[in-house]
Amino acid sequence: MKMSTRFSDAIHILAFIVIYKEKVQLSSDTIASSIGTSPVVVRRLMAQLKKGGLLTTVPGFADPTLKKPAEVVTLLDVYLTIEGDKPLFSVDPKTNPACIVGGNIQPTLTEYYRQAEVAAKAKLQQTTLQDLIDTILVRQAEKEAGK
Amino acid sequence: MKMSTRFSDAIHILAFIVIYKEKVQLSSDTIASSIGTSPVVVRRLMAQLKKGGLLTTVPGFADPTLKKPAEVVTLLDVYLTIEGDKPLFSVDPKTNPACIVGGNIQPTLTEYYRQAEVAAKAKLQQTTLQDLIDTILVRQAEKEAGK
DNA sequence: AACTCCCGAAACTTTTTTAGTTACATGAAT
DNA sequence: ATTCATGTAACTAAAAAAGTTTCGGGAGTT
Repeated sequence: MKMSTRFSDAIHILAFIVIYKEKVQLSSDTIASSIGTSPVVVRRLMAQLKKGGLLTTVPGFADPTLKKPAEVVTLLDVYLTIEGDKPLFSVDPKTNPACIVGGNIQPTLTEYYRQAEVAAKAKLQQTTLQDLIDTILVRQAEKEAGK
Repeated sequence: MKMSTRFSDAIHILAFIVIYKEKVQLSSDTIASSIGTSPVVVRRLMAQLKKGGLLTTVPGFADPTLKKPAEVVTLLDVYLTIEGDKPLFSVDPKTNPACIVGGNIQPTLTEYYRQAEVAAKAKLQQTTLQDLIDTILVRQAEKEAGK
């Protein structure tokens, strides 16, 4: 299947909420227009972000807010909330256990893959939502200055 | 779609060739039995590994060999050969350019994602095929000792 | 109380990617 | 010439993600 864009869409939602706070109505319809997707997809992600402790929402009232300051929320927080323990690399789970390679490669590769994933996640943890928002606003200012 | 196991299967193939060199006939049928897949899948991966400079094969003769010593081939080498520039994280490519967030998030996230990918790849580069083979053989020895 | 707008969830469909299968061309060894 | 093998193409099946339709129920407004 296609590679999931849920992680990037969830970041988009959070950044949108911070940037447009009190500027536009933060309904799933509005956010969906920015992402270019269906409002139901946005509501699914919002429900996950809420369940993961990153967002506060109220049914019937379009006023989602971050539960923690953007300076505290990291990209890793979002990743873990949306993707959970889904690995970045997939070990073939059906190898032949009667073979020396087939019987030992799964736990072996799983460990090496885990180390690579830890490295990637450590890097995601160094970036906050505020960092991303700052960069977006700088890029936008550059666009407006370049006109 | 399901997460690809090509990367792990390709590593399996290379490890199998080193471990079983001159011990069994290294045909795609044999290797496929260890992986638990179809010989055609193995031949596709072998063709890619050959094209990527990691394997030497000859049509009509089952005698694949590593082009470089296992101590020199890294997991990153295999990843790049099999997955090429396929990213670990996917940025939604269809965001609304007329919006501040939708119009700037793609290049912004792409850069942060790239940094995380570099970290993961650096870790993959620290592991050689020989490291993996050593670990597999140690695990197998432990299994045999534990019987 | 009724209405409108909204979140959240369920069920179904569509799309995309990966793996599996079948088949064939061609090379190497016998 | 035959057998065994790699490599490739074309097609099918399976799995996952996104999109769509629908509905329940909450919050605010009238």
